[in-house]
Amino acid sequence: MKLTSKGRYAVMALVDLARFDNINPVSLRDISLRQGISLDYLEQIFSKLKKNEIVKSIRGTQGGYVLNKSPNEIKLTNIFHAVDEKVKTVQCKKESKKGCNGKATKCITHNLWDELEVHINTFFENKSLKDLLNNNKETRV
Amino acid sequence: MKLTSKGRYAVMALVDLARFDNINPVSLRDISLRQGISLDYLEQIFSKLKKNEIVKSIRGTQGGYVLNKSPNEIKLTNIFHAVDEKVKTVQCKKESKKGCNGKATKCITHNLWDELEVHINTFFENKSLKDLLNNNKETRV
DNA sequence: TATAAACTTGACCATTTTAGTCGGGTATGT
DNA sequence: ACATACCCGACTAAAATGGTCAAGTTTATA
Repeated sequence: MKLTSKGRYAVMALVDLARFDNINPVSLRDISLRQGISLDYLEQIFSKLKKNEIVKSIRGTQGGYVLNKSPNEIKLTNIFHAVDEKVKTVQCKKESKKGCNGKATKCITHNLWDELEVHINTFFENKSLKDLLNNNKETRV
Repeated sequence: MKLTSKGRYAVMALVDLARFDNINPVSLRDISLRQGISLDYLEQIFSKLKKNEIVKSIRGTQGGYVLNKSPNEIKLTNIFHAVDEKVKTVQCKKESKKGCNGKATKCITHNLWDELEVHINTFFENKSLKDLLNNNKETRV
């Protein structure tokens, strides 16, 4: 079980954006430099964040991205969903003759994964960008 | 973020084993047939479960595997650990000049992943094989 | 209005992980 | 003896991951 970099990068970039987004848009180039994330990769990530209306873009010189909602409205679950980072609990093959759906012994562990999914998603639903901002201010190095 | 099949299979196989393990050992062949998991793959998994003293093996005809502990002593965290299914929260590169360790803006998200890891591990530490057995007997939703 | 900064889009790719398979063993009950 | 079952290491196809690259379009500003 693992968390991928894409999700981590998305969160890092948005925290960065939230901190510097006062009036002016923040360019991906700046975020790239500050966070050490490849610019090209950031572009992919922000394309998805934009589609999911988490950020807005301003094109042209002096352009960049701004948050589309206030930090406390942006839950981590929204971010992960946007970049296709989802909690996959390895579903049983739907049409398989054996294992989950075909047999008497079907899917001993189904309930378990469902429970876990809820557990994790609850965690992410209760965390917003704002929480991370605060957290980061306090533990600033 | 995802859970791999290996962890799921390990849990499924152990639940199966626990249900049929009264006096006689249970062969992987039987588990393979009942659960629809490849025999060869099961062997890999059980090799690890044995190394971690979760099961014992009996060789020869009529051989098979038996639990090495009672079901309520076997926590899911033990199982996952045994088959190398660990919660990886994508550590920041230790020696990177940028990102986590080199810069002032270091690792905005570190605390988050630590928190999540604890959260998930707690879940797995509080679940034992016995819980799954009961759950399955009652066919509860 | 020329230019450069910045977003936009889509294709491409190397590496790693996953989920197995395969082929040979060795031990042991009957 | 022999079938059943565990044991073990090497191999591999396919998918996911974490990017890169190329070729745009838009727009502020000098």
